[in-house]
Amino acid sequence: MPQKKKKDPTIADVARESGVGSMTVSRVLNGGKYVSADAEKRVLSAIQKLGYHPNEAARILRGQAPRTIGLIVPNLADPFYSACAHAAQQMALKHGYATLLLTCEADVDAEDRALALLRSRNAATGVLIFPSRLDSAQQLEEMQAKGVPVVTLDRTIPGLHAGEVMVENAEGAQKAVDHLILHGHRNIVCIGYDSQFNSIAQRIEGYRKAIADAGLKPQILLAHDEAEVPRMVLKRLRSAEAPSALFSLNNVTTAHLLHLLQRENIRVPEQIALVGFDDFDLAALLAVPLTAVRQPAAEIGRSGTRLLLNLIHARSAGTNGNGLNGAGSRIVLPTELVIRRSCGCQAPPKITARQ
Amino acid sequence: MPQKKKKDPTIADVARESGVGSMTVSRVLNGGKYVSADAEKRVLSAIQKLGYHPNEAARILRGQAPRTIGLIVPNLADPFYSACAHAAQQMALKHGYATLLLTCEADVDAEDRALALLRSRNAATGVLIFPSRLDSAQQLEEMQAKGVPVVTLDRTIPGLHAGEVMVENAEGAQKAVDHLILHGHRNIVCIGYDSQFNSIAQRIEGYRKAIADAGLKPQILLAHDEAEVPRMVLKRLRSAEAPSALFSLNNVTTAHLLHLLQRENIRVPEQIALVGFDDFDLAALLAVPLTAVRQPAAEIGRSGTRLLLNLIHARSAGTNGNGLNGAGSRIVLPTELVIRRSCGCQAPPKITARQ
DNA sequence: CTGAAAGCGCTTACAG
DNA sequence: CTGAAAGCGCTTACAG
Repeated sequence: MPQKKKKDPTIADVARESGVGSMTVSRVLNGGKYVSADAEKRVLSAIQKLGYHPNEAARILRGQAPRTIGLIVPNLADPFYSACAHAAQQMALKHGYATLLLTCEADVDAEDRALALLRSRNAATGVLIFPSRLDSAQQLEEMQAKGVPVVTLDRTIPGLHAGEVMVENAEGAQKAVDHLILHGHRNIVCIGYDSQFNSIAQRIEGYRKAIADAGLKPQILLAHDEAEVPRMVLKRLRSAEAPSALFSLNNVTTAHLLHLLQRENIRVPEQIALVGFDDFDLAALLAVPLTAVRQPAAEIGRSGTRLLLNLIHARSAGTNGNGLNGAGSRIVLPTELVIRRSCGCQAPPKITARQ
Repeated sequence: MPQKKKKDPTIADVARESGVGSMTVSRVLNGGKYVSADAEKRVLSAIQKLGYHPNEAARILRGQAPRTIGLIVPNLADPFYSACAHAAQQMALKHGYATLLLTCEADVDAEDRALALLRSRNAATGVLIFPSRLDSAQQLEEMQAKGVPVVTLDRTIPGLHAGEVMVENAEGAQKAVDHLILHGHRNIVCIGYDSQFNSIAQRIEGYRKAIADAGLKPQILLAHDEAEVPRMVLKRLRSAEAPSALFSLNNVTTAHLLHLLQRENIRVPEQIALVGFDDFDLAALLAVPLTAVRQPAAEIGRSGTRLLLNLIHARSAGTNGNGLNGAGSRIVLPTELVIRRSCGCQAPPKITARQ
């Protein structure tokens, strides 16, 4: 074995091997139109024989769009994000697109750096992002101006004219809170942590609406960050206005609440009822099966990729409907209240297991 | 606004702007050695002014290694994989490497296609993979032969001389089963689904050792796929040799068991004890807090990336220790038995919550 | 310390 | 239906 890596075969090698010009090889590679059946056959077998693969870098340099999308997600260890990311990636792959993954919850500037990396490399033909910072608007706009479509997932950036995949946040939250009200609760606090995401804002809106419709008083507890949630809630639980029910704004908050309530030996739903926004796999197996608003995580990822691919194709086809590079489509997915026991409902009848 | 995307500035533009040759610009870009302070300053400000970014495609075409690693994971929706992937990606990013993500649990050929894509694009300087098919050995070997280091995560491929990050599977499993034996169980079945992964084989080995040391009879239930697990276990539970304890080989199996036991109204640990390999976030909040073997998922990802980066640097530095391109380092991470209640232990004393 | 030349592997016009 | 030429943006020797 020679010690240095062998060079990959190039178009020229294939051309030589099959006795045609490199143009003919290129044509075979890109659709095979205007090539004689005979030439095509020889080229194909030469490609086979040599194990030729087109060199992406050269193609990109020549101006071809890299079949790669950028995917920016805050935290892949969060099951909601990972479910979205998985589905998005699979859908992209199905269409021949690779996915460049960047996570950015590490610190405030991480998202900025992630976008800068994507831009500097010209590595992505389109971007799928769960935006975490309003300041990203500028970079995203610049990318769009350069012809790289952007689709925001789960939330939007005000003023940014991009593709969007949202969920019926307000409706979902309202259903959840309505349900707690049906159970007779008058003192329901809504809990989350500071976030400028409009998805959270929409959930709060849904909570407000349900509360107002019932003539109750809204009580919203917003911590600065997730770590502060337990302390804040505990304080409220021990106060004079201790609530009889909790509505949690996302799965991270829900997990904190669950830990807190267990640690404090507070029984759910007897002492306090709980409904969370965002369902998860093990919810049914918890000490108290969790009633939760289910959002179609995988579908968010799939729809996002589909939308992005459409924008990419629209762009390359020159279909610039409006002034701003064809972005702006919006998809809103439904949510569903999954009733288990933490809300106070009885255990649903078990599926009869013994046949 | 003109309607077409403006072209990015090139090195030539920067050179013109700063009144030097493009070589000088290139030198400034790559370390700045052998450049007069004055020239450097002018180049830098021109770069600033023009918003210049080097074109990755051109660099790669010229033979530079793309600062990108490939990450192949079966299923990002599985919390174990997503925790590894997240950590791996963060570590890569910290070193200036982007991550090309490919998931491949969709079907048997998915891994093959993922590797083919990586190879055809020359997109990755190194590959991090949870190998799912023994047949991947060939493609991986070819990649290594071409100078792209490979690190396998969580399991290895026999005969493939690659970097490896493993976990103390046998030891962890043994600790788990020993613990069940300490609880007095004599009839412990080990459950999983068909898989050629040696990580699973090692866990089974640990189970066997513990069972043998106690003079018991090993009972191993291996389903063909995860969907078959519940049926298979249920059958055994209803048989004459119904076990008094279960040892689950991974988190997917554990989830199936948990669902099954709940559906069947079988109380844990009273009627049957359970210990699982692979811990997860909500394990403590389950109806029966799960006793589980914890593996350091994030650390697997981090170590894998670190190892891969080392191999990449060793390669580019030409440090070919042995014949086979410097691969072959192996890292083994410890596991830990986290005792909660499903094994039969009493609830650990609560942390006193009221100060 | 600096620059002109050549070439990485492909594709886009251009001519047959 | 086919090929020779030029060039995408960079870097690697080579000469100053």
